[in-house]
Amino acid sequence: MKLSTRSRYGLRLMLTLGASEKKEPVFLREIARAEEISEKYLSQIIIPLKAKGLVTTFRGAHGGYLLGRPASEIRLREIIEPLEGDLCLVECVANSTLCDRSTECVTREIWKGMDAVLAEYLDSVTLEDLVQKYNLKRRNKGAVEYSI
Amino acid sequence: MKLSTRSRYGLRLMLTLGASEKKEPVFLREIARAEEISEKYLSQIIIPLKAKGLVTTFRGAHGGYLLGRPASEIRLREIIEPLEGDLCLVECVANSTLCDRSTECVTREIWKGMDAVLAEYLDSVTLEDLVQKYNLKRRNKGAVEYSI
DNA sequence: TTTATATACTAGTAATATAATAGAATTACT
DNA sequence: AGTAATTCTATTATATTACTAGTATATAAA
Repeated sequence: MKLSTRSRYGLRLMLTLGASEKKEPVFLREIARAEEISEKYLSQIIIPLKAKGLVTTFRGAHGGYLLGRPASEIRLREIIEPLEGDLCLVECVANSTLCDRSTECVTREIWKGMDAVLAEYLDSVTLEDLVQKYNLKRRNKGAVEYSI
Repeated sequence: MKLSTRSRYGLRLMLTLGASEKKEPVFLREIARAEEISEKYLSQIIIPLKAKGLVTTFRGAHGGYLLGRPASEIRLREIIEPLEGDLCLVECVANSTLCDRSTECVTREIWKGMDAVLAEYLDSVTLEDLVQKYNLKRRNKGAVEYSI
């Protein structure tokens, strides 16, 4: 029950886009270098994010990526869900026809409960929340480096 | 990010033990038949549960398994955690030395948060809660079958 | 003390999913 | 045209999962 690298890299990718002050599109190469992730792999990961409208893309020379809408209007659930396929820990929760026992199964209610608390948590955090924490940490780190 | 069959089968195994009124040990074969799960596979799955003291075992003829302590004193987290290895969605949460960025990483705080809400939820449900729901459903099902 | 029957232990394996990599195609600015 | 970026389509290596098989060990009863 591990989160895939797609989700992990994908959130870092979105954080980088969100933290970028520029209004100019950001190259995937820059993100890849900053986050030490394969550019090719990131180019795969960004596809579902684009499909969901979370990023806007510009092709060709001087292309790149921008956030599709303000970070304050993007909830982490929207990022993780498409990257993970869905936010469903057990298949039968999303598709009850997979198992004869679904209607009477009480363990299924537990899997449902787990899905629910995860979804609720990821809905409660926006990308902007994350960007703010990120900027705060960077500022503090800088301060420490210059002190003494 | 799927829950393993080990966890799913393991919880059903524990539920079956909990729902058993008998004070006599239950054979794995019976559980396997009732739940339509390979007996051999169940015999693997039950090992960590035994190690945690959640089940008591009796070897030899007329052997079998019993709950190690009352169902009311077993929280689902205690069952799922050893079966899943741990309840950690991203490795770096449990072991911060895996990544240089751990201390400054803000996405890590999200993975921590996800782990936390899951653990909290599974801590809030006891095996007895599950057994009661199970018995209730069985009773209602019987009632429906006899009605009309 | 033998036999039957259960759990316990140790390996091995097939199938699936994950995490990439590779290269050609497309788009668009200069 | 040329360059630099994204996009699309395959392929592949690795790891994990979900088992299966076989042997060893324990114990109750005949």
